[in-house]
Amino acid sequence: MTAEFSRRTEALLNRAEAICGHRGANLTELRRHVLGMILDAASPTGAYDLLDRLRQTRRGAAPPTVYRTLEFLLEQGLIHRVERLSAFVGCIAGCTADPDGESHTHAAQFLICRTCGRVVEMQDHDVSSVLARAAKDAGFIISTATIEAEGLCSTCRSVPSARGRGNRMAS
Amino acid sequence: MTAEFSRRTEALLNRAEAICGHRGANLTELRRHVLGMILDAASPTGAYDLLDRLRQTRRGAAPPTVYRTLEFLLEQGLIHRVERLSAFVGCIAGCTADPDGESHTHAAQFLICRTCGRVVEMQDHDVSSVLARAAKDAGFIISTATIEAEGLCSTCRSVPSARGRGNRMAS
DNA sequence: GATGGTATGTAATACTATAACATCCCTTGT
DNA sequence: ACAAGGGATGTTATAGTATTACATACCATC
Repeated sequence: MTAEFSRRTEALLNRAEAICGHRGANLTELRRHVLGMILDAASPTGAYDLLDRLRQTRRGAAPPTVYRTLEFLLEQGLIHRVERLSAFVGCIAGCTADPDGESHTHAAQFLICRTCGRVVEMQDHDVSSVLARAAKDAGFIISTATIEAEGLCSTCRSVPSARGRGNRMAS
Repeated sequence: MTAEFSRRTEALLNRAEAICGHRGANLTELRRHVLGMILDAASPTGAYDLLDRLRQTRRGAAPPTVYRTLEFLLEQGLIHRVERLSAFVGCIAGCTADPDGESHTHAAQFLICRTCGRVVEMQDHDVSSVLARAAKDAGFIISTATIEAEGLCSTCRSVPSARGRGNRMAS
């Protein structure tokens, strides 16, 4: 039994499945299910949240079930890990990439709202290149970079009375 | 009995103690000891590493002992947490700051070498400001940012036969 | 129907971090 | 002296995140 996700999520899942197919990777039902839960969530989702929900339909689910699945999705560039939250978010760019392209991790930056807990993903080339440049000046060649900012999103700025759907970090 | 650290570390500790004094903060022997271990290490140090070493001279040490101490040192800007490693490094800028200045966290960027595990701290203003600008364009006001890059340091680049003192991430 | 590879199941454990409450010790006002 | 208050640390227990190691299932294909 396949879980039901929003129409948008289902569309992304189909896209991701096609991408994996072109790469020879196998987006199994389990992987599709986990990716769907992540894409469908308003905020980053923790591994054990995913596990709890997985168990509702999958009796034998255990931590390795989830972590192996997350590893696959990370490798395929379909999700990102948000270090500061130990949680995972979908990567729209990864889920809508050129099917002929390589699987790869995208250089992304995350903006985490302290009030509503939502996370916005940027893929700002200037940020990446300025960092790469500064690192190079220090004799360092970057492979991957984690860039995560915490602060206040535009919505929460205009609505000071914080409502907290998905809130993970109210003060 | 105060642990013995390198001359450089002792100098930084004295500086840090003076800074705390000016702020009305109390760099106790425990805090000084933990800060010394962190400053003395070649690579970021985990909380439980610190705990194990603390126990050699401090019978009742337990996780809260370490985490409370780390919290204090973070608040004083004397150390940083490296998210990708769940580990802690000293902040030279924080340990040599103007004693009259406020305690504050510095906007720092970390370069983590995959081969030797060492971490270099940058405080590159361009990186911070380009990120702040990009975030602002997305309607987001940044409070703090985590910027951590993984790659290859200049030393390990010139010595391909990786020696791994303090290595936490050999491939 | 044997072989090999990918994917998943299962049990146990390691690693990281916090909660909650008790105690100690010092300062300061009386 | 001593009570009151606050900061620092001790102590026990538990929560939260992640990995190891080994077993099994499934599928392709020769």
